[in-house]
Amino acid sequence: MPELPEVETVARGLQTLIAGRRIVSVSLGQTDFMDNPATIEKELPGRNILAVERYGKFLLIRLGDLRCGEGAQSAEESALLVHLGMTGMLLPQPVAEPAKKHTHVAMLLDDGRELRYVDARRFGRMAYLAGETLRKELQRFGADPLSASADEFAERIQARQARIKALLLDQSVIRGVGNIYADESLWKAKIHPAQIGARLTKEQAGKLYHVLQEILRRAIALHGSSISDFLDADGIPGEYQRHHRVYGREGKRCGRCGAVIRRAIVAGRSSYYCPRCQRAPRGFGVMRKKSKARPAASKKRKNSK
DNA sequence: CTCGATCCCTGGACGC
DNA sequence: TGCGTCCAGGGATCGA
Repeated sequence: MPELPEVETVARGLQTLIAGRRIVSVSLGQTDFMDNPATIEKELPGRNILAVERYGKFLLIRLGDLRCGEGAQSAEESALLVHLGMTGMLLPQPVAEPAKKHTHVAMLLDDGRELRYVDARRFGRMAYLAGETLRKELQRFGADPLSASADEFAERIQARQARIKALLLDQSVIRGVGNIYADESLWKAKIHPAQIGARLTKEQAGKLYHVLQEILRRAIALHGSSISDFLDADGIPGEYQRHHRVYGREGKRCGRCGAVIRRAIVAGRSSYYCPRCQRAPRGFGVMRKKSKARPAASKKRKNSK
């Protein structure tokens, strides 16, 4: 699942592979994950790709003005915003190469390659935005964990009564962190995912800020984590999954204290943590209950059919 | 403000 | 081998 390190990896790859190219034409397949498919079809042809950047978990493909003859740049910024969701991939390939299944967008470039968006689940998002609309959209998101200051990070966390796990995943608080890196950083900082943001001490917030940056930087250096089938722009898998200390390791032992790693739902997401290193906040154990309490477990009728 | 539930979607894991 | 079922998970949205 592409989170900040994976998206950064893709952005860097695309920056070297497609920046400077011109989009000749666009053809769309399924469009239900796009804000404005008609606008994308209309606006992209003829545009130059100025740069590919990462913004939180989004790829920001900055586009040049259509009529770029003289210095008559129309001054209005425009970009194609792409969220890879769970399974999205953006790959520049020779047109001659057969398109994979679930290819929903194909942008023909001026060098004969095609920039293809492939996404089986279509949990991603694509939108063409310009000017004020683009500015407003980017404003909705919180601070980038790699460029925010320690104080800004701590303030954003400590101002909230929500659980720290929910805050890390909330893109309007911190942009770019997903389930993997939230769990890994909380483990390293020895903070339980259910802890309330406002209850973190100054030291804990500072520690979390520090380890989060450290983990994200290390993951970027290793081209991210290849969990499902994430591949970078060159089609190469990342290596960071080998360094996961808790994510996906339920039942295995904590590499720090030897306790058995657990999984619990926190903030609606699977959360992996060490019950010994990461002390649960008061009340958390009670609400989760060891087991009994509800024997038959009249389990909500989750199936509907 | 915060929470859980629900929906979106498909592939992969698992049970029989 | 081939079904059926469950689950994963980011984000939007809605009601509690």
